[in-house]
Amino acid sequence: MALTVSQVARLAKISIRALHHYDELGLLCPSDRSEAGYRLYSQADLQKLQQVLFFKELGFPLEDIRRILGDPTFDLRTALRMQRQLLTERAARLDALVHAVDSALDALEKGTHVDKDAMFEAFGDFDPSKYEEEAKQRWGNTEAYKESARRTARYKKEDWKRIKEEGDALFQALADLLAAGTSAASAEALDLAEAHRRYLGKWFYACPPAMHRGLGELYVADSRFMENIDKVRPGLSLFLRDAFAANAERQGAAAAPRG
Amino acid sequence: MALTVSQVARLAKISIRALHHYDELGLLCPSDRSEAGYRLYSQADLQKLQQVLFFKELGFPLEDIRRILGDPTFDLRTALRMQRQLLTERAARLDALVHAVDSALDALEKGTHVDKDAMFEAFGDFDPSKYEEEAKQRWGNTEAYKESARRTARYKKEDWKRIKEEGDALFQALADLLAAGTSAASAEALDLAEAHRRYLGKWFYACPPAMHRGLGELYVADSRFMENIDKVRPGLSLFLRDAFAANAERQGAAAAPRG
DNA sequence: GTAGGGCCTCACGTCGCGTGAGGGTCAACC
DNA sequence: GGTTGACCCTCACGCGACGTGAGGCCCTAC
Repeated sequence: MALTVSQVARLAKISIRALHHYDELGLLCPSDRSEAGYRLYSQADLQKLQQVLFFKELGFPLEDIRRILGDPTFDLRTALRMQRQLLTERAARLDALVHAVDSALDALEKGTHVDKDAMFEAFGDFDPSKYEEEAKQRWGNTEAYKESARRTARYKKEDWKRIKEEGDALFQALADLLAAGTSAASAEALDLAEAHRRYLGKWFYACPPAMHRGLGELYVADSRFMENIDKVRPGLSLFLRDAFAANAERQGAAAAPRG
Repeated sequence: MALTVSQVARLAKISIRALHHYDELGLLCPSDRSEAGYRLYSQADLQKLQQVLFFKELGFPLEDIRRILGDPTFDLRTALRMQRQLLTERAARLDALVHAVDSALDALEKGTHVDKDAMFEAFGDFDPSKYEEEAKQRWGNTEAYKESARRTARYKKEDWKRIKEEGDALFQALADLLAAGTSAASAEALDLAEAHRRYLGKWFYACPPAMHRGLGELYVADSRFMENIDKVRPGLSLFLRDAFAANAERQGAAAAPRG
């Protein structure tokens, strides 16, 4: 049942060169070779390849994948959570970009003869440099991410449980405010929002106020977030969004970057 | 008012090396140099940098950006439309990945002690190789994209108008079917769906049936698409989704890849 | 005059492969 | 049994968008 490179490549729809590359890196070495030196992949190799491709789809670098699949003590859960966070953030960013493109197209539709300079002046609501300013903070700071990854990778089940409880407690406290009819702009709500922001920064990675505001928007924009949060108390996601935004305002954050 | 590299870098939140790089490529050469050879950026340079960063955010390669900003006859509209398409597709892919991560996390939550092998067996609905199979067709075929880019880059206003009219006519014909109460699974609807698929392939890039089905899903999932389409006739986006899906079925497409 | 920060130009490193070059292997057909 | 053509191997360089020094000039301030 051993498969050759081309067969595996066809199955997985990747290039032969990629398989060679994975072999070189020690990421996926075929478990056998023919007498002529041909790579022969077993079923187990195929399974491992699936795992490799899965993590690759998620954006992990190959070297990390090698460690993930090699180290049995790797904290998969934390890694996946962080990856999920990154993915949703990337999705939000893409969304903003699509809006920006729409604005550009609208501008083109309106002006019959639009030159590029004029077009870019119409981009009042999408100033790339302004966007970039916190985009780097928000998505690009891989150093902070790596730092956080190093930290959280050391957390074990016990730690994670504590972290989760801390987060749940914050959500519960905010839900209680909502239940009591307290405004999302009240001092208590803002303090809890700020506590939540610091909580994220403490256990995951730096979350500046503008990003926290964006997170709140995500809570209501993404139905999966919203449903999960509203399980704690109906309407909590909206309450969180408003509280996070108000707190960001209080912390003197710049306007959220949206195209 | 001339700014040095470090000042520009701070403003735009990019690296000094990046500015050097843009200079080397002829993408953004500072309009002046000090006597000592220091790069001095004018306000106009900053504006151009904004344009560069904008297109960079949209994922254009630097060489293309140089051409875009240099060639006054460049078809900006077509480029933006294609980029929009790419962005929404990337967004859909990210969405699928987030679902996949959620599945992984769910699996982890349920089994108290899940080892990696077992986890990946639980990924019945997200078979990376199966996903990859058409992912390559769907997103990865940059050669086809480039080919299409080469073609469409030559279209001028006249051509584009014709292309738009052709697309509008197809949508209108489908809207008429909807108005007449014809089923989305009817032969007429399927034929029009197929015509639309070929239309996309003809003017933009290869759109296999499974991708077309995905596009239909996008039409209802993305509110901007949906609203625009429903402007032609309320409910048209849903009708299109069903017609595209039925046509994909008829064309013998594999199930749409969703995590 | 010297310490420090900022600037310059090479020029090599990175990541995930693509893309040959140059050559051995294997099954099939003449 | 010789040849064809598909398949496989190992180098090894190329790409794109920079990162990261190295080695050295410039400029202000103490």
